[in-house]
Formats: sequence, structure tokens, C-alpha cells
Amino acid sequence: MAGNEKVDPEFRASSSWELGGGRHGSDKVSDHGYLFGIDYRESSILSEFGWNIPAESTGGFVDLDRIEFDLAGGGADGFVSVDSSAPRSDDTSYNILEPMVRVEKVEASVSASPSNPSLSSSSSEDPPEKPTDSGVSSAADAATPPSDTASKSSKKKVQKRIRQQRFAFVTKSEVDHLEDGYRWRKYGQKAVKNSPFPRSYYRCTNSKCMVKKRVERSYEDPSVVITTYEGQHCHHSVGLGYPSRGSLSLHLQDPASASYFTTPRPSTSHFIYPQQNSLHNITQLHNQGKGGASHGVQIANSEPLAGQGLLGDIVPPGMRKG
DNA sequence: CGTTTTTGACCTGCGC
DNA sequence: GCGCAGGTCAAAAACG
Repeated sequence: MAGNEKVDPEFRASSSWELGGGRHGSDKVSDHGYLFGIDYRESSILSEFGWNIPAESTGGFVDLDRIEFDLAGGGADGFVSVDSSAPRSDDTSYNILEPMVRVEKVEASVSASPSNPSLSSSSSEDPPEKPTDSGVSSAADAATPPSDTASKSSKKKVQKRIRQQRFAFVTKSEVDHLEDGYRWRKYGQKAVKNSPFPRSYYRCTNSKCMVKKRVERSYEDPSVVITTYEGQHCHHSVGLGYPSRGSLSLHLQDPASASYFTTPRPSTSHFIYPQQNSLHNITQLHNQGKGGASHGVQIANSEPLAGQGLLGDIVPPGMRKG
């Protein structure tokens, strides 16, 4: 497909995230959040978010060997350890630059489509009953008789897209699609405005699983890959050791010790926080997470971090237990 | 032959 | 309402 057309000088990384290399001033970030880069020195921000960075860890860098993500942000119910010393699959040449903490509010408005009530709560563990390949169209299909062209288009309308919680990783990698323990099927690719790199869309190959993933390369730093997950897996990861092009190594075999392997010494850390009112929302999110978190903001989940690794968000608690 | 990728078309939301 | 850009579908091709 041909590349992009006009180049808008104002970057909008995606419909949902902004890569904030320092520019906050987006008039409007569409739906959900920023992908925001910060310097390690901004520990206040990090600590706001619950990242505990040992003082000795910085020789100008955040030492990811030692970071503990206190995702409870004061409530301290759990953390995700980042362990770069652990072995990682090494079929690749990429380096994971920085772990991401995502934060995402769920747009639970299913509106016109009653097909998936379970989606209104991200803590749902029951997979959508009939997730076919065109998972988004079930009720609509039933309502509209199939008839060649008409059916084709009717399939796609009616229901509103349901946004689930999302989080993203920013990784320094030469491969775009990083292995994360799940199998993904690519279902689309689009040119991104103002970027020479296309964005790829993947869906979990598990037919019951509606998790999606977007992969794109930063136009600002082509060595960086932005991977955005959306939704929660309703199943365990496939066996690791999966053939893959890269390996993100989010290991969940032992959910209780989910860890995220990364390479040491990133120069910056990126994390995501919801748009709206700048940093204040970070704490809001914490509160959300604590308070029942029907929106799946599980960073403050009170259970002992079973699988609360970065994948913990996409694997419902009920599924984490082997 | 089943699965995955490619890719053009189509849909949707949003700004103007 | 129109145009743009992001997101998804689905047929065909490629792959194992």
C-alpha cells in the first residue's frame, strides 16, 4: 500500500497514545492516554506512579535490574519486578529499552451492541461466547440477513468499538513483533500518518481471546518499537519457546513470579498515563485501581501479584493460577 | 491443507 | 456534510 499522504507537522502517534518526548501540548489526544517519555530524573513522577527507583541505581541511568514497580502506589499490594539479570531468550538482537506501565481506563460503553456484556467489566473472566474471527460482529450479524454486499457492510456497523484497557511497551528492538508468550495473528497493517513506518495490528490466535496488539515503530527513533496491548487474555500464554522473531519474555509459567526481562541501562524510561489533566491523573488511577477497579485497572490489585507482571493486566486473575 | 500474512476496501470517529 | 486518519474485514496469496 502506498505510503502516507500529507504530513502533518503535528505528530499524533496514534489514536490513543502520544509519545511524549517532552511535548505535552496536544490539544486533543483522542481516546485514552499518553505514551509519555520521561527522564529518569523525574523520580517524582515515577514515585507518583509507584515506581521505586533505588537511589544508587542511577549513574545517569535507571538500572532496571533494581527497579521495583510498586504498582499499588502506596497501597503496596504488589509489584512487578524487573529482572534483567535473568536469562532471556536470545533469538534476537533487540534490546528491551524500557518497561512500560500502562494505565488505561476502560470505555465500557458497549452501546448498541448487547453481544458482549462481559466486556463491560474488564475483570470478566468469561470469554466472549462466540468470538469468531470477526469477533466484533455477532449481534449485528444475527440481526441482519446475509446478502452479499449488504451483509458485508452490515457486518461492520452497528456496534461500537469497545475499548479495553491498554498498556504499551516501548522497546528498543530491531524486530517489530516481539514474542511475549502468546501467539498473534496479524490482521491488518496501516500506514501511520507522519511516520514512514507502518503500524501492524495483531489479534491473539486463541479464538476465545479478544486481546489485540498494535505494533509500530517510532518515527522519532526508528530503533524503538511501541507495542500496545488491548484487552485481557482469557487464557494462559502458550508455551514459551515459541518460534518467534523476537522475544519479549514475559514469563508467566510461574505466575507468582512473573518477571519481565530486560536489558540493563536504558537511558530513559517511558510510561503511560492517561491523558486529561497531566500528572494528577496518575494518582487518580491508583485510586481507581484500588477502589474496586471494575475497570480493570489492576495495578493496585490486592492479590499477591500472581501474574501481575506486565502481562498481568491482560491475564485475568482467575486465569493466572495454573 | 491448515494457518498466517498481505493488502485493498470499507467502516468509524473526529475535526473543520 | 466532507475529508482525513485510524482501525478492521476478508479474499487471496504465501507459507510450513
